[in-house]
Amino acid sequence: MKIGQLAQQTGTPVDTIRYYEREGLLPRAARTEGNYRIYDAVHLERLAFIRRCRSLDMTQDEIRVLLRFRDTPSESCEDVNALLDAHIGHVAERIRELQQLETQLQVLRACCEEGRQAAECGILNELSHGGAELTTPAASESHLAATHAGGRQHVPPRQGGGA
Amino acid sequence: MKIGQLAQQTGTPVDTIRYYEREGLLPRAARTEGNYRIYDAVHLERLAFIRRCRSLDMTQDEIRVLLRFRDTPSESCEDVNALLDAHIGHVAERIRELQQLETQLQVLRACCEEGRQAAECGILNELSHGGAELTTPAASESHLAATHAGGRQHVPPRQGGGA
DNA sequence: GCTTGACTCTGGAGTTACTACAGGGTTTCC
DNA sequence: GGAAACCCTGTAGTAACTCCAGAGTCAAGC
Ligand SMILES: [Zn+2]
Ligand SMILES: [Zn+2]
Ligand SMILES: [Zn+2]
Ligand SMILES: [Zn+2]
Repeated sequence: MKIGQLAQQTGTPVDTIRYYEREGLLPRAARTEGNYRIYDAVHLERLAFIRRCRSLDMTQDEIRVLLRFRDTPSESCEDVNALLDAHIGHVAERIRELQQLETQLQVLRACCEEGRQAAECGILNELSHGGAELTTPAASESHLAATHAGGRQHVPPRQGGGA
Repeated sequence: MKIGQLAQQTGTPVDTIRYYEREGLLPRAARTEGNYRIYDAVHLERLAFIRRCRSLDMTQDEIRVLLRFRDTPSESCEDVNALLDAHIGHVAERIRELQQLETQLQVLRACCEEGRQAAECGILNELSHGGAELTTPAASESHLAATHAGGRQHVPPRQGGGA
């Protein structure tokens, strides 16, 4: 199959598939005479695997490790289990951080109710004279990201699994 | 004061201060004869404000809005309050997403206990044959970021607030 | 006067996991 | 044989920094 079909079947943008190939997550695809990439079931499985991992918010490096184990079925999977534990830790820690953040934000929000003049806005005032102690901005111990996502939306174009 | 002192007093890396200037969050600083930036209390206040906002995980754009209100004290602060509500929404939504994620990960984790051979690892198997339905990777409705932070650690070098 | 060292300057590249082009070539179908 | 739909490469942009090289400035010491 060609790249567009693979994209459809896995709900992955075409650009992303080519990107994974560049990054080495997918092997280089064979080409047709006209230089089109061709894929088979093996590629599809592998890409599906990658996408499931990404939907669990793993990094490429984490995925790379899992792929290595998938490729060497005779090794012990201890490290797989450990990796997953670590990743669960990443998520759990980020949740804790965000919950603290939410509390702080709610406290701050309670400083102003109605539309006052900005000069008297409890929120602006609180942000101005250090209520918080000027710490490093929300730095995770374990590589966990900030709150906002840059425009990384994609909205898959209706995924024809069984329709 | 020079940039290093400002950095110390606010717990901000020097590079970040210069970066904020480039981005227009801080006004261009005056210069000495030797072309060094000089700052006064006004700059310090403004930077502290920015850092408090960042420690609440606001985006530069969100901060820009707050700064505009800070600079025009006669306007109504309704939009400030609304912005904060929206931002609390961002955080709350990301928390919900991550909690779902954590649940999924724990289910997955339960598929394998001891170190089996990778071929029989319940986790790898589950990731291989679609347990999850191959959706778009953890895409937030409202611009909320992924779980891991790229090397954006900084470890402030001992902050001499009152010591 | 000169050196050492701490500090500062500019500009540019790297980070994550993509996304979005521009400017072409290929296939397919009528 | 011509247009639509698909595919190719390569480059640049995203958020909020971080790190570096190569150079200039300043205070102190000898
Ligand atoms: Zn992780
Ligand atoms: Zn207010
Ligand atoms: Zn927000
Ligand atoms: Zn296992």
